[in-house]
Amino acid sequence: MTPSDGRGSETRERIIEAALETLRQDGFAEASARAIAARGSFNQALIFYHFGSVANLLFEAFSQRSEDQVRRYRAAAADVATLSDLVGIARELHAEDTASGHVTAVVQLMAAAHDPQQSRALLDRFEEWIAIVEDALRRATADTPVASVVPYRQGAYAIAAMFLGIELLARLDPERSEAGDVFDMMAGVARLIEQLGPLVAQAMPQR
Amino acid sequence: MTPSDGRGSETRERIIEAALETLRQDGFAEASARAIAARGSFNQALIFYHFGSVANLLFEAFSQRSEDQVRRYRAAAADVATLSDLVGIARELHAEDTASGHVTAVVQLMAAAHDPQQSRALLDRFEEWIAIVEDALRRATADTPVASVVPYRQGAYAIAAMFLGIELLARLDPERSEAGDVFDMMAGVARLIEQLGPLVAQAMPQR
DNA sequence: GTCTATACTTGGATAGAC
DNA sequence: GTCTATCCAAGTATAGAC
Repeated sequence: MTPSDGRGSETRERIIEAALETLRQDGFAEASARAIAARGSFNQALIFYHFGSVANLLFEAFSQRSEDQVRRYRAAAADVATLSDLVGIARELHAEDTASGHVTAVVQLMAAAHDPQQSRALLDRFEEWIAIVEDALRRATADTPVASVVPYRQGAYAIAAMFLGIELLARLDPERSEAGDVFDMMAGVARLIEQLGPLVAQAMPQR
Repeated sequence: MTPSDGRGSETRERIIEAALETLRQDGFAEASARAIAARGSFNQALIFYHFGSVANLLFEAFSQRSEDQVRRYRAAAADVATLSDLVGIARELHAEDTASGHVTAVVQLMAAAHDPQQSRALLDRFEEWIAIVEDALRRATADTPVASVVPYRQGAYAIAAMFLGIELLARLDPERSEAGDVFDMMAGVARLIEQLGPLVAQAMPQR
């Protein structure tokens, strides 16, 4: 489609980088071709040459990074054995995002989406994230009573949604974000479930 | 500040209504003075006469509605006695939002905020929501083991964040939203905690 | 208080030189 | 493949008639 489909083009990469940075720092509303070009110190016209439109650029930028991250987190999730591990990954992902702003960018794109086609594309991508959480959740609760109570799919959906909400709030005022405290709390709950598991399991049949 | 600070002005109300409706249906990116005016079938210039700027209008619209809703939900939350009640309220709020789109509008404003002052104002408003959840949570778990394990503040923050995330996702494709299933799941968990409570409480001291 | 008309600004996008 | 210049559309905002 694009003139330089040699993928790894030097400039393409620079443009994508600037686009994500703009999305993260200034938000979607401010992510104009001119603003992005200014941030990356390149010519505004390059965006249209390489990506056709700003909307296209933003989506491609997200799409490419998502692919990378999905690969990485799928690997990390494969090592999850306990609920504590799962919370640990979430905490790590959030910490990374504070620096890279990738999830923040996703939230921006989701909130700004208006054409149904793009909305669906975003949801399809997000589906991969949910699947990773679901997979980790399944493995983490294999031998706990949670397994028979919380449907994995919905549990994963809820966790993923919560993560989006946290990133949404964190961008408003990083200083005031309580993400760290929330992860601490969840870590505590995870530990408790792990410890109480056997006991509850014993009690469950009476239910 | 505004010319007609008689608050209840007929037109002001019409403008606010149209603004929220536009925010809900088309999202922030499309909520221009022209679009809002078209939706409400009034003159575009009225927005500037009554509110000074589009940004101002959107914030005032949100602010006014938030006040109403906070009042209503604070009352509803006062009647919460169990976790199941809490889930019920959440489900109800979500159902209402599917029609009114108020929370959706909040998410749009949050995502689009860029000036620190407005961000802080939004967070301050959101603080009230968290407080309501926290209050309900405290009452709902008074005599369950959860009380001694989940810090109320963080629990409420997490729940509120999840709610925002769900609304964010629901707007992308209402058909595909799994909000209903999530509430079902939470209802199940709530029931379980209520039933298992005494047992776990017995076990807890051994921890 | 509301409408028409319009000035001004910003952003998307393209043409054409290099 | 990159830059300059420019066109055009859309949006904010104001002036002034009614």
